[in-house]
Amino acid sequence: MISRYLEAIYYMRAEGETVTNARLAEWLSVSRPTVTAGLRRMARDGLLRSDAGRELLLTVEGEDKAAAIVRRHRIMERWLTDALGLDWVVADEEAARLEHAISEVVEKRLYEALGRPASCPHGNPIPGHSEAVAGEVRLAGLTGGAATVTRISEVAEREAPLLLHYLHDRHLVPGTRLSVDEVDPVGNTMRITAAEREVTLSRETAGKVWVLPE
Amino acid sequence: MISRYLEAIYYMRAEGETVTNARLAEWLSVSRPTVTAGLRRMARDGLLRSDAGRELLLTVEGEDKAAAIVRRHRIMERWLTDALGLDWVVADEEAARLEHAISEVVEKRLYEALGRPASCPHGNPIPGHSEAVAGEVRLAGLTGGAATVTRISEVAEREAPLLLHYLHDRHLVPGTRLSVDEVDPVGNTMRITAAEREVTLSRETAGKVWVLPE
DNA sequence: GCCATCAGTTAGGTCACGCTAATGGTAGCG
DNA sequence: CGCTACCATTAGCGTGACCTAACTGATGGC
Repeated sequence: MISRYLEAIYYMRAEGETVTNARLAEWLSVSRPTVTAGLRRMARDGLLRSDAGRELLLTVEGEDKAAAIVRRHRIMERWLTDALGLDWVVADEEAARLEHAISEVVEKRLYEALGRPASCPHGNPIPGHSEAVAGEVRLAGLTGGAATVTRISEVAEREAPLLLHYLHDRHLVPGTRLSVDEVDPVGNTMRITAAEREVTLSRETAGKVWVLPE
Repeated sequence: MISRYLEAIYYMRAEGETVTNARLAEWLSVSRPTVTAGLRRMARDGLLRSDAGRELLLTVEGEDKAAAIVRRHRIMERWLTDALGLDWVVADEEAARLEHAISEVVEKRLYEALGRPASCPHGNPIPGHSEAVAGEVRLAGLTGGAATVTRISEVAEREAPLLLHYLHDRHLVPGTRLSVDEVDPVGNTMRITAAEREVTLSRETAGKVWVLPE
């Protein structure tokens, strides 16, 4: 499905990554030739800007479609957690399927029924409705002090369950206050305290957690 | 998708029709060779009983899968109408897409959250949870007297929006009381009064409406 | 008994979406 | 300069899901 590509491109751009064929293939766990073919279909359908060399850029229509999918994903996640009581990890997986099945009407009604939520359960803003918290930075960038978790980055489908499970276990969820106790620049780890528990995070993982410093 | 075939077979059997390749092709608005190929895949996957001549019969696994899809369709419809306020026609269309995207967990949670509904908005029972009203008959079979609408038959996707729209306009929804005023065996129509309005129905349409006579 | 109708299958084609193996390009580095 | 590394694409293949055209077999009517 072409919408999988749109979604991935949206996420990668939101993470500040340069989107190329190879990166996209990695993100989607698919071979590069498969991506080449998919992109050709997208270009044919007017979703991809053909200018710009390697970098993949969406047309306005492409942007809109991508934002719609992400919006549906996040609204759906909210519903799955808030109304049905599913956990973080499962909600993400379920939403990945549901996002392609819901229409604009259902999306709108559901958004209203949920009371116009400001973010998905991972703290990510809902495109077209809300924006990222101003001043937030990656936890990996901090060297000390206190901060509050604002959101968790989107990662490739393949990696999401592990990351979300890991962070959930350690209470690293939006709203949690934490303090950075020690940074180890050699081992590329950091020691933090969150919800009265000491946790050691790799630099990589800490790069996925966004916080608002105090 | 093979689940479309399962769903159609389930509906056709529920209507008492003999399910054959040609009937299925008609129901799904697809060519007969396409159905042949689809059925071969279903047989390969152990969903179809290969005994019995023309008639298509599902294996136990096939029955279970078919019932699961129908169950999800009907629960989803309930949610779309009761929680999101969509109408009959739209809910049916949306549910047709959503039924393939929801898992067992979501289905169960949603069913509970909705308060274990007894039927879909068209009055059809939810497989595994409820059964058709005892004593109900097709409206087309009545020759006079009063009755209460219990449910509307499932029809091919292509026909559903028209039929549902038509019946909704005429207040022929589950719960409505009606009286059969006159039967015209030549023109194959019947005149009834429902919700204080006189309506003339073709025999064909009246065959899709199930009622409980008084 | 023959013919038309209907049913199911075969043959052959299209498109989306995946794969591997191999080819051609660019770009950095010693 | 040349090599390596990485990147994108081509070529060639498989599967699912659809199509039309044409063949075959059963069945019912006259």
